Amino acid sequence: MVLIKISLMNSSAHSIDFHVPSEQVARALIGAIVTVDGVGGRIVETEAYDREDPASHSYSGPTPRNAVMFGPPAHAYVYRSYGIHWCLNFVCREAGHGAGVLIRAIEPLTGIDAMRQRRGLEPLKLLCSGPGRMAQALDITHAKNGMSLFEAPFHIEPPEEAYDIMCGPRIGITKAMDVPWRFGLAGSKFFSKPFPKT
DNA sequence: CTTAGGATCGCCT
DNA sequence: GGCGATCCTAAGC
Repeated sequence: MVLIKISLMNSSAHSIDFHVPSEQVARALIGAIVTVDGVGGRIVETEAYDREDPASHSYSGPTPRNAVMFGPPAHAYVYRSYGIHWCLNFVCREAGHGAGVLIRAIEPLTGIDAMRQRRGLEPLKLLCSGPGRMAQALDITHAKNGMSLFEAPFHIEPPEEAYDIMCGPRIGITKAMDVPWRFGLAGSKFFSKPFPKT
């Protein structure tokens, strides 16, 4: 009986559905609160990547680096960027597909002291405004690659209101520039880069 | 304000 | 050998 109740309540009010295309998940995550060991904030910028997407790490099939992308959804795919930084993705769709959402920026809300300890003293605007900065502030490294987003140290709260969402071309890629799969919380001051005007 | 270069790892050609 | 889903610093306007 209890199980029936839970599955009825489950749909979207209490958790985000990762078993859908990455573009939908990227939109659904805008305004959600993500924390890692209690440190985190409101997601204000995401990008979607898919298997049939020349800009995606999964485009050419599984490798040791992108293996987690081909695993079950709602897990963390962490990769090293430019040999230096770490970047955090959420795996989408079904196991074996190879889709994900890159978390590009959050608005810091909790654990700001810990963030500053990891990143140094700098304006609040810059602490988590970019995938590499956010990963450093939240202590995301390869050690968290493959972890479930529904278990500690991760915690995700779905948005509690309907935010206006902007979209535009993804950042830092040279392929599939025409696909507008970058999403942002309209009016946020915490973007890694501004969105092009209409 | 904009631009240029360096750091440095995994995977592709 | 080359090129990124990046960021920081320094120099130029």
